Amino acid sequence: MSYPVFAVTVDLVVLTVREGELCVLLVRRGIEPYKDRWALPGGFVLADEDLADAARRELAEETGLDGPGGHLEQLATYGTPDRDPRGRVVTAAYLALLPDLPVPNAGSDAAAAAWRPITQQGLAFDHDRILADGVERARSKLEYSPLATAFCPPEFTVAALRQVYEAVWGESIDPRNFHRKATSTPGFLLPTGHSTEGEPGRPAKLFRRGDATLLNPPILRRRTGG
Amino acid sequence: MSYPVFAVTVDLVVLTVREGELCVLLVRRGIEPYKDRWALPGGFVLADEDLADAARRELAEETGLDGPGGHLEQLATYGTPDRDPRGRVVTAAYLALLPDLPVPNAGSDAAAAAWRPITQQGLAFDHDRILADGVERARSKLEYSPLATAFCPPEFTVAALRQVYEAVWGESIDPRNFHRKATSTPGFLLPTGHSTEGEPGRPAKLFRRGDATLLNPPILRRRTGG
DNA sequence: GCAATAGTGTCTGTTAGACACTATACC
DNA sequence: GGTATAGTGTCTAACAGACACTATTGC
Repeated sequence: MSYPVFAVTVDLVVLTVREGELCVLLVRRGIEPYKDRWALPGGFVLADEDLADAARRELAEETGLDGPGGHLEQLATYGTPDRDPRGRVVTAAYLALLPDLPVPNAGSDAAAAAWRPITQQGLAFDHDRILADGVERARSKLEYSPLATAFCPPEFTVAALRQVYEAVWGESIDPRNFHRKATSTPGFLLPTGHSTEGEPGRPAKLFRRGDATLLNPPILRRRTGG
Repeated sequence: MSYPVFAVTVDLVVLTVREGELCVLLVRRGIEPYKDRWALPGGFVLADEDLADAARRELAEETGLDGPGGHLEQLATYGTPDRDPRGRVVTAAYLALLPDLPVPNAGSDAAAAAWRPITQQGLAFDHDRILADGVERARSKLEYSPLATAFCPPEFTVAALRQVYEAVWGESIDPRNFHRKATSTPGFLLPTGHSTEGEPGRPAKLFRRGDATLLNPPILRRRTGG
């Protein structure tokens, strides 16, 4: 039996929160097509490689590590016939959430890599659309999963966690109500017994992520109608 | 530049509610591999075809129509290297929700097609996993979207809609509370002015789906913890 | 009338959000 | 002391769920 042949790539929407702003990891392309344009990091899937493994490999190549506190999940797959001028390329997009990292390294076929605000437009290929889908996925998943902790270092304060929610959702949250909600949701946060030092104001207790995979009750954002 | 070549398929998780039970459309494979085994309907993506178009085409081939009241969305993509003995095949799975249809037609490479309870096991390839993912997606989407109406004919009663929720979630729902909730959620249901006739009991008003894309407030299922 | 289903009203416990208040650090 | 941030208590409005009650059909 005969059938058409495709190339398969993975592209990564790597998000982090830097200085209260949701940012995405972009690379400036060093080769055609779309040379010198910003793009999502990614690359071809190898001949005997699982899709998730390819995503993890690309993530490690671009950032140095999958790191503790990180999260990686499949986002969606894009396969419009003309999406890549080199031929028929289907890409499986993955969403990664990471704590704020020092500086990303340039990959092999990327001239430079940088954190950019998620409002960045004009990316290569159909990456504007993929980025928008990734941001929307992240926003909705914060409600029902403990994934906000993936943006935080291993130990973090309730205030730091709240600032993640505020950055991702782009809205302010009452600190007192958030504190009560976050600490009373079973399995969300584990006390470490440690506290911050040297910061202004009363020291804050430090927490680790709990073992819950689904928040119950959820942390709801203000509904925008529908 | 050289890179590995892949075949790309689409597979469909087509769900409907029949006699109060959530069912999936399966085909009995007429060719190798997995000859005579039940499988999800699907097939190869054509050389110049979009993934979503391929899914719509396969759905039309298997059921006769995408039909009014139906819904089709991308589910996930599966690409483990050894998932297909014919070679490196990546499949984009789509989830379709349809009203109860008469009888599905056998496709070209399928010896027979039938509705089976979603508890069916032992499917070809990795289709057990894909089916489970599709059912889980459908269950969670009923809460926040008006997709339950995709299982109903163009005009339906509140009781019929409730039976969809009960079948998909596998739990019973208080009819009186559900009625108040469904009819008071903005944009969910549009009154038609018609009523049922010839049924036992008081006639029920008929509704169409509204134009809401997100239910606010949502229709929540009983939380199972996490 | 009786049986059956549609649809409404009411009560109760829980929760989200507003916000006053207390606690504990640095200066 | 003053300022800043952490964390708790309390009130209120909205909502989910339980369930009594009324409405409208076929028999």
